[in-house]
Amino acid sequence: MKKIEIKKGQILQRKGDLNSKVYQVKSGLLRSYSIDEKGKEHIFMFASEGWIVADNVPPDSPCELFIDAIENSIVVEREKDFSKEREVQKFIKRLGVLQKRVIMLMSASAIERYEHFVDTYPDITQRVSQRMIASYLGITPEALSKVKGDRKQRQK
Amino acid sequence: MKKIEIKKGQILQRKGDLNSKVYQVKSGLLRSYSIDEKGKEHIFMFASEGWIVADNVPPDSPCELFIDAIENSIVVEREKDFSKEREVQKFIKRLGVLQKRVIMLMSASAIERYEHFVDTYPDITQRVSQRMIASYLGITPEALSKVKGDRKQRQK
DNA sequence: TCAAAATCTTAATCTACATTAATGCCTGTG
DNA sequence: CACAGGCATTAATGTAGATTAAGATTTTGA
Repeated sequence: MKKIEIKKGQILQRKGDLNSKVYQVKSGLLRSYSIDEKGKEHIFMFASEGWIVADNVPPDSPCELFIDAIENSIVVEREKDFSKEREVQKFIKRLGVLQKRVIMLMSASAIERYEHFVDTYPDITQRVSQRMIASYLGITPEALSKVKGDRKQRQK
Repeated sequence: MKKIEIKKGQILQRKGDLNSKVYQVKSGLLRSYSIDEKGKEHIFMFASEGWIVADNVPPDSPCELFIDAIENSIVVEREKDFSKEREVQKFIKRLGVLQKRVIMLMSASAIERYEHFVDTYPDITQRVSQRMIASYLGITPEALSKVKGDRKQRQK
């Protein structure tokens, strides 16, 4: 259980690595993401203070995701370990978040997904680029720009 | 830990219920799904022999999903319990499946998602209607029909 | 501090998938 | 048996969001 300092832009994990660790964020902001065959990045999740970032695969399987720092950050590294009640609680919470994400992706439009994101993670909305929000929502930055315009119209 | 028989079409859990149980499938086939504001069903997952179906929310929160039987089935009902190693293993596996699903939904086309489904769950592909496969993939039955046609063309 | 690179926005065009509708096929039920 | 309701397929038309392109603004780094 050691403390690690990660500079903005530094990569903590690559797809294909063997990595049995989870990272608890003490300060800063990280992201996990995949890169598809066309070279496009898709942000899987953000992790700010208090959250855990990790690949959700068994400890002995190769990783599916990349993890890097969006801001200079400090994380605590631990082994994946489900024997402790506290750890398990966090994983249940993560499962709930993922379930909601799948339902969102299947049933909601880009506008609805954006509004849900802003409502649920107002802090993160302020700290990341439009480009990254779009990547998390599964749309292009151009489409997100349009969504925001339409949204302002609606509010009047 | 009791054994329950569920007839085809019978509902085991409704959205909004309080349900601290998980169901291990002994025989048959079940599904969990959500219904959006427009009344459209979205299949979240299928569960055949050996799998577990449950809502991935904390034991004391209201459910997000419906669960019902696609075939006459027998399940074993248990409390959500993460103190046992075996249970925890299943949950890690589920987390991995969900992670892959999110990445799929964000980065793959309807054709790619269909091929992945057929490759990964060939047994289930045989046992459910096209309508349900489409619902799982997040597309309409009409679009699925087209995808399959295009696919046959490509193979020639 | 200044040039190069990355980000954001707007607009035109394109495309994958949705919607609507029509037809034939099963399947269950009075 | 008959026929009513659900399922699958095909085809036409519609639309959300992708792609491409161009310009304005910010960030980066030598």
